[in-house]
Amino acid sequence: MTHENTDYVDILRTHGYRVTMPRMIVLDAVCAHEGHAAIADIQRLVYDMDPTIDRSTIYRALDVLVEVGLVVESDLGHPGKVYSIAGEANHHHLVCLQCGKVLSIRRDVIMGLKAQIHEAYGFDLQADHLTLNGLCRDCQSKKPPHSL
Amino acid sequence: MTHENTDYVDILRTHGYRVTMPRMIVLDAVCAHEGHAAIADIQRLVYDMDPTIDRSTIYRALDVLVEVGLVVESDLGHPGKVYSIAGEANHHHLVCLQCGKVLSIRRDVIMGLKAQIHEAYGFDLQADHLTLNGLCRDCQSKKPPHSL
DNA sequence: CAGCTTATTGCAAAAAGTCGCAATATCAGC
DNA sequence: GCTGATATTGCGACTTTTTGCAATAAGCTG
Ligand SMILES: [Mn+2]
Ligand SMILES: [Mn+2]
Ligand SMILES: [Zn+2]
Ligand SMILES: [Zn+2]
Repeated sequence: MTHENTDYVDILRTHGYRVTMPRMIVLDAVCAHEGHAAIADIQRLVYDMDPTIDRSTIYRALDVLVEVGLVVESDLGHPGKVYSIAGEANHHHLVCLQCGKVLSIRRDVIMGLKAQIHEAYGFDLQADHLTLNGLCRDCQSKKPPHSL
Repeated sequence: MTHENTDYVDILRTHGYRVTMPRMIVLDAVCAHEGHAAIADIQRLVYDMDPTIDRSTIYRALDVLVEVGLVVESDLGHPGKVYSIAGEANHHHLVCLQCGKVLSIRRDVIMGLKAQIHEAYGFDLQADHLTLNGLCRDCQSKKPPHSL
């Protein structure tokens, strides 16, 4: 359930990154928050563990953690992105462009697409805690007068 | 090929928004740029048409245009989002989390997913110029030493 | 088309995010 | 366990994006 399960040290090194205190603390913070951690949440948790870590370092650490695949970044429509430990989410999100509502959907809805994309393009879709946009049921019906 | 085809006046009013000069000019700018218009591009084009329009107004106009469905917003991994006229893109994008490469894929790959999601959740997926993340072919093979 | 209501704008200030650089810490090699 | 090469950090300056508010303009009513 936590990143302790994965060998994040090896993963970072394999990708050519060094294992540093700030990176570990940022990873701990994302882990401690348990899903949808906004930058402000992460900054607060990091600050509790080590108040000397700079804002810019947190941003850079998150970039690295996302790049090596330990952390997943999502844009849920609210200003700012949110972060989660990779592999822990068992769902994806649908975000309504009109009202901003966020729905959760079953993880396996994406599996077909993932297979299809891998076959056609050789691209390995990151199918962990995806975000897709569109119109929720309410907002669809709220818009009958015109049809575009 | 341009937004002239759609009745953007009605669309805005239907959604309860007023039709204003800044909004029209921002829409024109997105249209003029033809795909992947960054904020800087839009600002430049808007400034040419009317130098008195404020930066903040451009951001707010884009939010509205996205919300009513006239414009599509994408995060291609580079800093900052890009904008396009809705309905004009005939492709989606795959963005590699590791190297940042951006691939284009056939529009219809998503159709199955769109139908599936609509059936299961009543959600109307915005299947116009989507962005999905993952690992490109090169970056997959570049990472054999460890397996998570 | 003049008057009225209220959404929208421009401005200024704040907040969020990015970047270059000198100082520091990681870690491979001995 | 040291040493050296170099990736990473903290800091400050900068850029980008967001926000509150008073002035303005859209569009409904008659
Ligand atoms: Mn979630
Ligand atoms: Mn495109
Ligand atoms: Zn909605
Ligand atoms: Zn790649």
